[in-house]
Amino acid sequence: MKYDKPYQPPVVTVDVVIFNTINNILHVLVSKRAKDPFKNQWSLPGGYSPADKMLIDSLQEISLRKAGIDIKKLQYLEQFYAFDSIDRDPRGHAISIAYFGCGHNLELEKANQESKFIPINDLPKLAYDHQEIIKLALQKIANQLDHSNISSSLLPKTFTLSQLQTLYEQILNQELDKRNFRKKILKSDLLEETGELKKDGAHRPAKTYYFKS
Amino acid sequence: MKYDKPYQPPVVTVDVVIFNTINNILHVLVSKRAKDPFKNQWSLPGGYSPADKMLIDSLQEISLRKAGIDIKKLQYLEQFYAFDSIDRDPRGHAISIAYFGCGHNLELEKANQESKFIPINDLPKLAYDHQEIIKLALQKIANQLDHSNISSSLLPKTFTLSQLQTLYEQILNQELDKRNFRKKILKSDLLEETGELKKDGAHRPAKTYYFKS
DNA sequence: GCAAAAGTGTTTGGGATACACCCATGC
DNA sequence: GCATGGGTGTATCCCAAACACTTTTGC
Repeated sequence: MKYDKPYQPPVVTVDVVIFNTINNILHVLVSKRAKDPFKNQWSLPGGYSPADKMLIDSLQEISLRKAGIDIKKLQYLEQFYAFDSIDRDPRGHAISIAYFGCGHNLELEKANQESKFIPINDLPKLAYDHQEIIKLALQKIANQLDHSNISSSLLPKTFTLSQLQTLYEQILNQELDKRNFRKKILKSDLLEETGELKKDGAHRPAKTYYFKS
Repeated sequence: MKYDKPYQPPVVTVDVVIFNTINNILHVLVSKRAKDPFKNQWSLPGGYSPADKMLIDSLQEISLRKAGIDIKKLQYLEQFYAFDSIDRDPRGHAISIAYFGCGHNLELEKANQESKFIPINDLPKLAYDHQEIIKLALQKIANQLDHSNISSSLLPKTFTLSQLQTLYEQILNQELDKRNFRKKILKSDLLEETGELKKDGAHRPAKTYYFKS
């Protein structure tokens, strides 16, 4: 090292994109910022990660405190990128390690108007570069859809093929052919029939399935 | 924030996996550590990233100073993961933001015995979790091979199809069928013939190609 | 002529796509 | 009976995989 002065580490923050399905609609958790910069604007839950903590533990504490969400209860959580643009925080350079998590029918610990789930197709302008972060998170999920069972984290334990297809369509942002979709999914051999039917209104009941393994 | 004391940021390091093809063999740049921990062991180039610098600028300075490599001259560079295990550095918790870069016939600015390129199939035990970092970097490249022209960064401007195939085989760590490989590559329409032939010993000369666009 | 790498086609199977109608239910 | 979403089959195309011999050169 050639530093004359003691090493001065950079500001490190963690941010998280929480995806949550409610009534088969994919939502993202956002929090209203209490302070400047971007006071009163919506943003992803996040905050500073201090020296004595692992990133994931900082994220746990921050997301619970600021947004009322317990990330330990998520069925899926993954770190996916470190955002580092010099101008992403108007206060000065800050590194943000971004995570995304997935769940179904998640609820906030203490309901408040400062945090809520918003449908991904109905998001307002967000603070910082958080719009970009969500976009990248969605891309990462889309890339994993066919090679993992990440979709199970966004569904109830048992579900119909239509529910699964609706989820795929939202993540991939395109409509899928029902017959082709069902053929592909059933051939992949990841699902098992429960034998139960789900009645859901004035139409034929649907078979329900669960993820094997 | 609920911190009573001023915010104390964590130690942040940057590490880089430099891939370099020499005589069609894929190499990785390693540096011998000058100090404990892991003194005299081989490791990836890397070091502390201070508050006043962007990660990429720290990396530039460190890799030039410690390993004699100028990452600005790389044809490709990508940040791919933040390693955060609590026990990855025996001195205490440190976050490492990992990058990988690609080049062809790269040379070190000042030749020294403390840094060198080693074939990926001939790597010694490395310090820290650097073996894992290289493994993940290779996976990331493999995932991009068919959806980007990242392979162009690991080849000379003009090259033969056999050179390209050898590169694929090393990255994917599997042998490929020559006819099927050539069909796939040529159909993808990314390459253009130069019209020149490359003579390379006691055998038939090979057509050479370059990447379009 | 012989060693060494370049170059070349066909067959087959499986997955992706396109496409339209009947079924079970609640009201 | 009608509106609503659940459920099903076939034909086509393209891509992936398997597979062996001829060509050109240096020595």
